This record gives sequence, structure tokens and C-alpha cells, in this order.
Amino acid sequence: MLIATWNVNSIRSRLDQVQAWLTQQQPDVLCLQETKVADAEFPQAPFQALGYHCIFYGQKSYNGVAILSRDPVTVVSYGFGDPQWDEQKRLVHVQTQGLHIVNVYVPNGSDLNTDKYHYKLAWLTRLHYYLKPWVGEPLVVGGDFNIAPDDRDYYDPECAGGIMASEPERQALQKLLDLPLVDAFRQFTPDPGHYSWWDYRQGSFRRNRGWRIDHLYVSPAAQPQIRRCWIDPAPRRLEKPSDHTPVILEIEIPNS
DNA sequence: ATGGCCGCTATGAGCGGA
Repeated sequence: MLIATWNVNSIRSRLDQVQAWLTQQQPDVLCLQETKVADAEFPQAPFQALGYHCIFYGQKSYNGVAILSRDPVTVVSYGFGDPQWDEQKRLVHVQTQGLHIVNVYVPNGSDLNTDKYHYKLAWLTRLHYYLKPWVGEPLVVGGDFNIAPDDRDYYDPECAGGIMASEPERQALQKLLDLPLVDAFRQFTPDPGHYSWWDYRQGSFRRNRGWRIDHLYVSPAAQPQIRRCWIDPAPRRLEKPSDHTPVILEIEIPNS
């Protein structure tokens, strides 16, 4: 079973690219972030035509998450199920093939010590509280975390301590990993220089000035089934790309 | 020191992203 995550920076702008990637890679599940579209406008038909069920939880202009799945899924939760936290559409949770899949779009946090930064930290605490009851089950938490877990995960050591690499953000992320969850990518690839996001500016992709901020985290009950986890840089090379590229997890699920 | 690019909006400049 292949489970992928991809921040597409507008599903409508990236429609052709996502369709092509689904056709080429044939993932069983694709978690999308920053769909930037209200549910009534979500482009379901093109994905259904490729054999995917569409679960979406979005809003106009900002944020928005979706899960495309070959097999039918049961929605466990749209958002946290908490009006105070669900004004921004950043989480959707489904169950399929005996597996829980939680798709998250963590706030970016703007700059250190801004209101948005504090919101990001609070959101991660809220996510920890949400995930706690589920970590005993086979669970994959995938998405755009907007945090580089350690110094291997960005191009320039000078990024240390800044936004996406600050101690409070890393501690909040570590609290999630202590639930526990494991970073599937790091089960296979210990070396630095593997990135999932490159700024649109300054030719960052061409110069490989990137960050690894999109992650697939797996609970203990599913860890023995992890087979591979890798980043596909190909979509980032296309004309009019998203600034993120997909991360893919292969997990052995009985009867799939 | 600043912004550099991209997508969005009851657009045409400003905001958010990371």
C-alpha cells in the first residue's frame, strides 16, 4: 500500500499535475494540503474518473486538506471536532484497510514570536491532544508540518533557530514523536540533503536550497509494516509547480 | 537591510505562504 502526502498550493492550479502524478505513481492514498477551495468547489470528478474517492475539508483561499483514496474510507473526523480550532481547515482523519490516516496542514507560523507563531505552537499542542487516543492503533499521520526536525533537514546551518527550525517548534514536534510516532523517512535515509519544499524565490530549487518539512509519521502498531519511504522530486521540476513535492510511504497491509 | 515568487481575491494591491 502506498500512502503519499503533497502540499499542492491550490488544487485547482495543480489539477493536471496531480492527475498525472496519480496516474504515474498509483498511490492508494494521497493526502493533500493547501487545497485553497471551499468544499462545494472541490474538483472531485477528475479524481473519481481515475478511480479515487475524494474526502475534502476546505475553505475559500486558504488552508484546506483532502484525502484521495482508491478504497472507500470511513471519515473519523473533519477537523478536531472543536469549533474553536476548526475555523481554519487543517486536519482530516479517515480509516481504511484497518489503518487510521490523519492528514494535517500545520500552520506556518510566519516569524518567531508573532501571533501566528504562537498559534502554530498551540495548534501542535492541540494536535497532540487529538492524536493521543489513536496512537495505540495502526496510524499514519501525514502532511505539511512546516518544521524541519533537525539540522539535516535544511540547506543552510544558519537556518537553525529560525522559523520552522526553532527550539519551541522542535519540542512541540518531539512531543508528537513521543506519543510515540516514528518518522518513516528517517527509518531508511539518515543522511542530510533530502528536501520536500523549496522557496519559489532565488532559484532555490535549482540550487537545492530546500527543507524537509513534509512528513509521514507512523504509530508502533504499524511500524513493522513500513517498507520504504522516499521523496519524489519530479513534480517540483515541472512548469508552474507547487513549492512542495510529494513524500511517499510504502506500508505492507494484509489483503491489499 | 530588503526583497526576491506564487496563488488568491466580488482582484488590479495586498495578504499569506515558509
